[in-house]
Amino acid sequence: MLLSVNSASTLPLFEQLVTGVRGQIMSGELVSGERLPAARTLAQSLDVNVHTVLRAYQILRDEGFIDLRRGRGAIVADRAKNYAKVAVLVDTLVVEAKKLELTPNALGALIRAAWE
Amino acid sequence: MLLSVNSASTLPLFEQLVTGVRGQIMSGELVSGERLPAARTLAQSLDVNVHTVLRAYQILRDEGFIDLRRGRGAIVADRAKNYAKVAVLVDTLVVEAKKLELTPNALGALIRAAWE
DNA sequence: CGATTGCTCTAGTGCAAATAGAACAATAGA
DNA sequence: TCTATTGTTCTATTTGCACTAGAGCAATCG
Repeated sequence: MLLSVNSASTLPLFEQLVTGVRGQIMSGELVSGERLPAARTLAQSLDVNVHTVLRAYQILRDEGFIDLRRGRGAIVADRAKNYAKVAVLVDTLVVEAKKLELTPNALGALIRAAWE
Repeated sequence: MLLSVNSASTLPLFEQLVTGVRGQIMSGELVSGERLPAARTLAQSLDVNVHTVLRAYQILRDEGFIDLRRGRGAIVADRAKNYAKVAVLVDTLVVEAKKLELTPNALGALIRAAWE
């Protein structure tokens, strides 16, 4: 479990944690059943507040990536998803968006608009 | 020029304006050379502050969608882009993301990660 | 010149994000 | 059962951003 946060970044700390863990799950570095560090432990080793870690964990639970229960901890859920297809689509979309000189924000707005 | 803002929305007002204008330009409703209402005028008709409109206009300029200069106003730029391809990609990506039960946020994070 | 339009500066208000400490409650394991 | 572990809840403070507001400045156009 290699994780890091950058307090100088404009991205919120909890968001960095979510992105990091989610990425590792989607890429297969973290597998179903594996247990994440306890919130207090991770908080201490990353030098952030416990609430920040817990917030990240709770978001990951809401997104279905982990099982989170008190006394037990955070365990990577079994989603059995294949993310390869969406990863390819993301890559090609980013390429096209760059050709059109769109910003990441603009692309995000397009996706939100297409979500409904 | 049909624009509206919803002050009850969680999205910032300036963001709503940016998304609205950008969408109309990308869809062809607003064409190159066309002039947007003066900031003071639009602010009054939407009942928002002038600064809010100006902020939106400045973002649209940064993204290359409009020409914005004092004394002249805001004029739709000539990007001569064809957004059809990216629109299709966005749609198919959203479909796949939904199949995987990803959230819009998670998808946004993936795109940001793929941007570099 | 005079009107229009965006730009800059300063300032204040309200709200949500982020951080933080402390006590509580479920779970696991000895 | 007892105890340590772990997430949960509550309260509080700080920080940053969105939004509003007013005033004056600077470029442009007719």
